[in-house]
Amino acid sequence: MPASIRDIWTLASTLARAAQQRVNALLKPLGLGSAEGTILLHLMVARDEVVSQEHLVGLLGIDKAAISRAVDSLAAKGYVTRQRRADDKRAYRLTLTEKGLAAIPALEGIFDHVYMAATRGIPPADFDAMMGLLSRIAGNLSGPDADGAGAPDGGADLKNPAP
Amino acid sequence: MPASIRDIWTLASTLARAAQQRVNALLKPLGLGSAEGTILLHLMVARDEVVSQEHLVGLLGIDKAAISRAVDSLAAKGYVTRQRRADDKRAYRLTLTEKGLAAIPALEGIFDHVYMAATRGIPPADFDAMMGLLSRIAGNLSGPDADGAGAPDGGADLKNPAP
DNA sequence: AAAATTTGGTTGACAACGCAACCATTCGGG
DNA sequence: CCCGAATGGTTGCGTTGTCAACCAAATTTT
Repeated sequence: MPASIRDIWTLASTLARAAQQRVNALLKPLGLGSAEGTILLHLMVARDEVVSQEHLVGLLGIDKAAISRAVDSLAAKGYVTRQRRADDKRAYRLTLTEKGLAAIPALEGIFDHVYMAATRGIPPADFDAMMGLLSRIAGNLSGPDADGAGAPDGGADLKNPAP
Repeated sequence: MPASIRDIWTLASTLARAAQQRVNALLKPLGLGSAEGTILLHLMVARDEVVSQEHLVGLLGIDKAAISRAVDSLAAKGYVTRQRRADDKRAYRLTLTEKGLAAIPALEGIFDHVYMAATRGIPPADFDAMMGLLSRIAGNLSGPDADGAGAPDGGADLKNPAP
């Protein structure tokens, strides 16, 4: 019985949910949700750049509404600040607060821990190959609904389907 | 910059969401959600077996609460029936109705279509290898939180971590 | 320069899921 | 035989995410 869409799909969902739950459990003591943790981490990585919510939408691949609420919550908890930008008064500039910065090491620890647990017993090369395929499939699915056409050029282009 | 948990996680989430949206869009005309479609299909495959909701929990890897509600909706729409079982009056026996049976071919078409779209340009062998790794990772994540121990025996054992 | 469009964000309605608490039945010992 | 688990389901609540409608600032058209 060959693989079918339900298999990848169920698998991907299961994986995503399992990872999320794992991260969630570890993050709960900090009073953060998984989405919030991810955002903090991305803010950390992109430090010294001007990061807007729109930016995060592309990075995380989730709706701007969700981002808006997550950042809202994060701001309410004092992890980030939203400053209106001078050069574009619609947009915000998101910045980590002291508290946000202080939380980073713990966050990295948590995400790394889950990463280690996830990849236990898998050769890095295999893992990378898998990531390639995975992103390609994600690309195929995120892209246009085209049936007979398309030049599936090999993935990782999750946010920029076809200009 | 090597892969990190956020990468697989983001990727898996993106993939799962993309697939789900795709399936959802095609399923909407039938008045079904993606979870409901999946359940119908599983009921079809397991025809002539006695299927309980608990059964589906294992199969789909989602919470029994979610299953309960999905089956509820399915029953309300007339796709399945719930019969209390004689040998165990807590459990149900789920059965496809006429309407449910009639919907199956369309469902298969939809899932296959998305499957084709997803795997466009990917050699089956690569795909299978990827599935193996994926299920292994999912297994690692769903399994116990063990840190230094464990014999990660190579996946696909999503519902039966360690008796 | 006024009108139309695009872009960054917010809000509201809604769906899917997880967790926890809760029935009811069934099972396993004393 | 009865009491205490374990098991199958249901319900309430919280989180995350989508879609669509909306606002205000910015950009493009005419």
